This record gives sequence, C-alpha cells and structure tokens, in this order.
Amino acid sequence: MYSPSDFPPFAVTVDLVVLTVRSDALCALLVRRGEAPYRGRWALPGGFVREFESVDDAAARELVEETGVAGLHLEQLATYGEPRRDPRMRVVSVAYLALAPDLPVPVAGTDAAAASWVPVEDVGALAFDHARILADGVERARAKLEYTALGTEFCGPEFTVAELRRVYEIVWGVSLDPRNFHRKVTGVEGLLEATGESTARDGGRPAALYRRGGASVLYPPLVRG
Amino acid sequence: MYSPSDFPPFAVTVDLVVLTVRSDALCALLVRRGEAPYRGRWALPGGFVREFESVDDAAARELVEETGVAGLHLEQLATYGEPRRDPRMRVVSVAYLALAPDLPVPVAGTDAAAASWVPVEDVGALAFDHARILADGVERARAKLEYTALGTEFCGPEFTVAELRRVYEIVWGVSLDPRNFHRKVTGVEGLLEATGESTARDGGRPAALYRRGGASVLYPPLVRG
DNA sequence: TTAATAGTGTCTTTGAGACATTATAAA
DNA sequence: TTTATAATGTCTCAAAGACACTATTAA
Repeated sequence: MYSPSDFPPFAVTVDLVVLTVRSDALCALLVRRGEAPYRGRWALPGGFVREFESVDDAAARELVEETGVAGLHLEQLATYGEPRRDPRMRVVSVAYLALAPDLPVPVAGTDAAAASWVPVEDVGALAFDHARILADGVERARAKLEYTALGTEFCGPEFTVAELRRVYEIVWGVSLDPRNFHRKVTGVEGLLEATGESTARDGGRPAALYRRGGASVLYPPLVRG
Repeated sequence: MYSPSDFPPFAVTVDLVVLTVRSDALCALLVRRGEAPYRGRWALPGGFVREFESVDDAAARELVEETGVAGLHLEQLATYGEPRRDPRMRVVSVAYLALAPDLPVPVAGTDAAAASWVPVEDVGALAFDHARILADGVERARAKLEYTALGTEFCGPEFTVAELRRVYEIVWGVSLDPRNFHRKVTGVEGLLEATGESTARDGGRPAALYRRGGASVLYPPLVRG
C-alpha cells in the first residue's frame, strides 16, 4: 500500500489554449500575469485543479471563467511535467485546446491583470513553458481541421461557405480555390445543414447560410494546400 | 503568489499502454497487482513520478523496467484525473503509449506479482480506470498506423513486406490485398530501406528484407480497409 | 452597364481497389 | 512436377486540382 511518504506531492494545474479567428488572423487568448512569477508577462489562462474536481471539469470551469461562454469545444492537448517548469514548486499542467468563434471581448480574470486576443504570429515570450504549449495547440488545431468538422467551431451559429473557407485559409496560412472548396464541403455528408436563408454581407451575389451539421469526422478529409 | 495552502496535493503517476503483435493478435502488457487496492487484478504497468524527474522520464524509466528494452517508441496518450479513480487518494495519471516488437518475455516488475502479454480482445476488467486507458491506447495506435510509419515499430530490425502487412491486418482486424499493400508501402518515399538480403522463412519465394527508413509520416496515408 | 462574389460544370491527373500474371523457392 | 509465397502489371473508379462559365446582387 501507499502512504503519504511514498510519493512526492505535486500541484496540478490546467492551462488553456483558446483559439479564434478574427481580423484575418488566428488568435490566442492570453492573460497578463498580475503576480510573480513572471509578473507582467503574457501567459495562457489557467489555474489550479480543485480538490474534489476532475481535471476535465477544471478546464471547463476555467474556460467559462475566461471567455464568459459555455458550450465551446474543449479537448485535452497534452500534459507538461518538467521538474523546473514552475520555478518554485513542482507543478504538472494538463493543457487543453478550445476553439471559439469571434467572441466580443475577453473577460478579465480574477487574478489576471488583463486578457487579450493576440495573433499567434505576434506572440513573443510567454511565462513558464507556455510558448511550447501554445505551439502544440496551434499545430493540433491545424491538423484537426483536415479530418474533422472543427473548422465550423470558429464560425458563428450561421455562416457562409466563404466564411468557412476563410477560416481554413487563415488557420492554415494558404489560399484555397473557392470553387473546389465549395464542392468539397457541400459534398461531405452531414457537415453543413442549409438554413434556407442567404446573406449578401460580403457584397456580390448573396450566399446561402449554413448551420453545423451532425458530422464530426470529415471523410474524405480536406487536405492542407 | 502561491503558498502550500493554495492548492491541494496530488500524487502523479504514469501508466503505460505497451502494445505488441504476437501469435496473430494485438497484445498489451499487463501486470497482476500484488498489493491493495485491486490486489490480484490485472492492471497497466506504471508507477509514481519521482520528485526530481520529469513525467516523460518517469514513463521511459518504467518502460525499461517493465520490458527490459530501451529505445522503444513512446508517446504521451492522455491524462486521467477523475477525483475518485484511485479509492484512497487523489491521483492524476499521465498515460503513455509504447509500441514494441515481439519481445522474448515480460520482466516481472518489483511490485507486480506477474507480467504477461494479453490479447486486447481477451482483456477483462482491469484495476482503476485502466480498461478505459487501454482502449484509448489501442484506438490511438490503430489511428496512427494510417498516417505514420509506426507499423514498423511492431517489427524487428529487419522484416519483409508480408510481415509488415500482417501487423496492419492484426492491428486493424482487416485483411489487405498483398499486391496493393506491397505497391503502396514500397512506393512511399523513405518508409522502407532495402537491405539487399532476402529470406524464405515463410515458405515460397524468398522475400526481400527491409529496415525502417527515415520517414515518420506516411503521405499519402494508408487507409483502414 | 460594371464589379464583385456565389455557385456549377468539365477536364486532367493521381491514387485506391480489384485482380491477372510472372518469379522463385521447397517438397 | 505441385504448392506456396513474392513481386509486377493492368484496368476501373473516385476524388483532388485547375479552371471556364453562369447566377445574383450592388453601385
């Protein structure tokens, strides 16, 4: 049997990579730290896991606290457990990836001085090993757009094919043929559900509006150009 | 700043999903528990992360202890952190996936009564939430065979195309056309490296022997039949 | 009208899957 | 010889990519 002397005590935290597409850029939600260590540095939002709370629940709780929105896609990314990643104690962090539509404005957290959407290309040094975690989250998001319907998570409840295409172009940093993209996404069973409405918000011929369909995997996949 | 009263103490463990292909079955390395809780139950090998050791290093150390072999492929799978997954204390477990060739025989661990390769189809109830972890590991392995060169990790240092095909057939539980499979794997750049040798160990015309090539991703991917 | 974007159709190429055929060993 | 397995080749179909063309709005 184990006794308390058998194992060293760890603190367990969750860190969130929250991504959105806004202003033609893939952006991450960052908070400016108000406390040492790394006071004043940008960091990923996150916090300690509570005693009677699952790690997944802690991530969901932090996500609602930081964004003010419930029901966003949230998945576990990886766990980071280098001995000295936090300078003063042994902290193991479980990182999560969340994808959000273009939300109004981040809610400043209780112990964070400020919160902001920062284009991932412009992110400089971050606290702890958060730059590495963010990079892993961005790569995961890029990869999952290929074979899942996650691209629609970046859009609002109703969107046009062109808006969905812009998501892919911005996340992947490529340009996609509008005609082939249209044929592709409207051809995948269950990906899009027509609302019957249309909009001319981008000028030109009005575009049909769609909702997310029930499909979660994309077969055949979209391939990064 | 945080003080010890700010966070509840957790124990952190690593659990290993070690898979191999032997006797025409995908098998997992399991240990029979010699201690409570779940004494006598099969469980995944694993153990506590030490105080000055990274979580990744703990997994690598446990893998060598359990298999007696170094240099196996090891990747993080997921982290399991339900509050009551261990009946007596708060334990967060970071699970890892390892793929091994057909090793001689498992080494009985220090605190495990016995170790054995068990076909994943025959695995019954396991200790803790290990059945769930094992299922996640098997699914990850199956998925990664599609678009990575991981199938070769199940083979010895030199292998034939037919032996590699048997790996895919057993892991996926499908049968694959030998001719199309041969054309496919020999066509992917950097996947296989011819040794110039051949063997007739399966009877019939001798088959060319290959080594793993440098490629780690498969493009285009192999698709599950 | 022109300009802008939405949506459809057509052609070519690539690759997967089905399957015939030839090659090289052992019994 | 027969039998078993290895390796190559051929045909068909599905889907990606390139790109022409038509449709519907606003200015």
